[in-house]
Order: sequence, then structure tokens, then C-alpha cells
Amino acid sequence: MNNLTDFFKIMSDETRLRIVILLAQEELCVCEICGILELSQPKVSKHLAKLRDKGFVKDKRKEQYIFYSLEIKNKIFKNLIKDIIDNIQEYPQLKLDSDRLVDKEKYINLCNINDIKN
Amino acid sequence: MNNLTDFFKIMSDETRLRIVILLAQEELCVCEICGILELSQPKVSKHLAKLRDKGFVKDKRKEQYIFYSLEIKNKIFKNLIKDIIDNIQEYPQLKLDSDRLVDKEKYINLCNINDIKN
DNA sequence: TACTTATATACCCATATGAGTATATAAGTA
DNA sequence: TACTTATATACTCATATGGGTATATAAGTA
Repeated sequence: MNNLTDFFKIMSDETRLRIVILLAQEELCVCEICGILELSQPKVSKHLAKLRDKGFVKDKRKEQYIFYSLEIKNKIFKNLIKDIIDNIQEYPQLKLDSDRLVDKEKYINLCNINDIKN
Repeated sequence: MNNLTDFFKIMSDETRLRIVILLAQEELCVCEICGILELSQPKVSKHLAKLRDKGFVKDKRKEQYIFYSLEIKNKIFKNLIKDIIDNIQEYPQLKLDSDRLVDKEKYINLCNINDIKN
């Protein structure tokens, strides 16, 4: 059951939900996520740490970058995430984030310059 | 998007998740829920109030009892709840709760007598 | 080696959350 | 009307949560 409540707790924060939906579409490094979501680096890192601790993402270093990817095996959760993505036009913020995925390279090398308020 | 995070926040508390899964199977009054879940009446009432405020359940008075039923229209959420119930054997607590549903009449008229610690 | 960039984390604070206890309200019954 | 039962809610408290700022660490580059 922790299984379920842990997952829902993860998904109940807007920032984490946005990250999960991004990573469900593509592996990304921290500064790409910051850039796409327009969020500060410590904020993103802390949420990624929480996701990692609960086993929902895994990380992998490539030179100076650390790439995160989704690691969700549970069929129920996978279905849910797929359902959200299939209906992403109903969730404007998530749609916007996904649209910005194509520009991800733009955000590499801009991690700290890009530091945002929230 | 509040749509999504509100729903996940509701589902991220074990007590509320148990209530939602019960009500997804059957309309119940407060004291039946207390009896089945072995939880105190104020605890159950407060969680039901939260569910009601967010529009996930509706209530209907029948004489001295107030019956709650699930009111979830969103297809994604309905699919998710169905998935959980279809795989309920993977979640022992939820399975146990559901098994106790058949005894629900036992708990009417025992609401305050039945007062539990947690 | 000095400097820069990417990422993680510690520290602090404000707010949210959940629980218990007591009490209020409403309906039913004697 | 007095009493009981069902339910809601106010109050209080402890803990969890999320965010910001500053800083530490690790890798790359000059």
C-alpha cells in the first residue's frame, strides 16, 4: 500500500508531476529540466532527489551532466502516466512543458545563469 | 492541472485512499466506513469532508444516516481506480477492507461505541 | 593550478497536514 | 421534552513539506 501512497504523494506536487511527465517522454539532465520548466536548480535537484529516493527515477552521469530517466515498472502507474500524456492537451502546463522539450539543447550550459526566482 | 494534483493529493493519504476504494465499490454511511476501516468517527468525517470539498464524493441524507458515494467523472481517474480494484490482491489492506464490506450492516448503530484510538 | 559549470545538499522558515479531544448539531426514540 | 445516536467541526499540537539562500562537490577547461 505504501507503494500506492508513495506514488500518489510524489505525483501530488506540481513540480514533481511536471518532471515525471517530462521524463516519461525523454531522458534529461538537470539543467535541461530547469530550463524547460523555468525553475531554479536547487528546487529541481531536490525534487529529483525525492524521486530517486523513492525509486521512481534513476540517474546516470555523462561527463559533467547527470541524466535522469523514469524508472516505473508498476503497470498501474505506467497506464496512468500514459493516460495523462495521451490527454495532455487537457493540462495546459504539461502541454507547454512538452512543447518546450524540442528546445532542450538550448538550456545546456545555462544552468546557473538561468536561475529563476521560484 | 490542479485537477491532477488535487486528485493525487487526495489519494496520497492512506485513510482517504482506503475510503475512496471502498466507496468505489459501494455507497456507505459514515459509521459503516468507521466500522469497516476500524477508524474513529472524527477522523473519517474529516477525510470525507476533504473529499467532498474537492468534489470527489457526494453525500445524501437518509434519516439519521448520511451516505457517501464516489463522484469521479474524469476518465483517467476512473481507469486508475478500476485498475487498483482489479489488482486489489496486491494491496493487502485494501483487500481486507473490501472483504469486510459484506459485514457493513454490523457497524450501523455502533458508531460511537466503536470509537477507536487512531 | 585557477576558474567555471553542473549538481547536490545543508540550513532556515513558513505553511500545510493529519490526528486527537471536545463539542455542536441534527435526527430518532421514549 | 429528555435522551440517544449519527455526523460535523473547532481547537490544539506535532510533524511533514516545499522553497529560498548559501555552500559543497565534482567535472571540465584554460
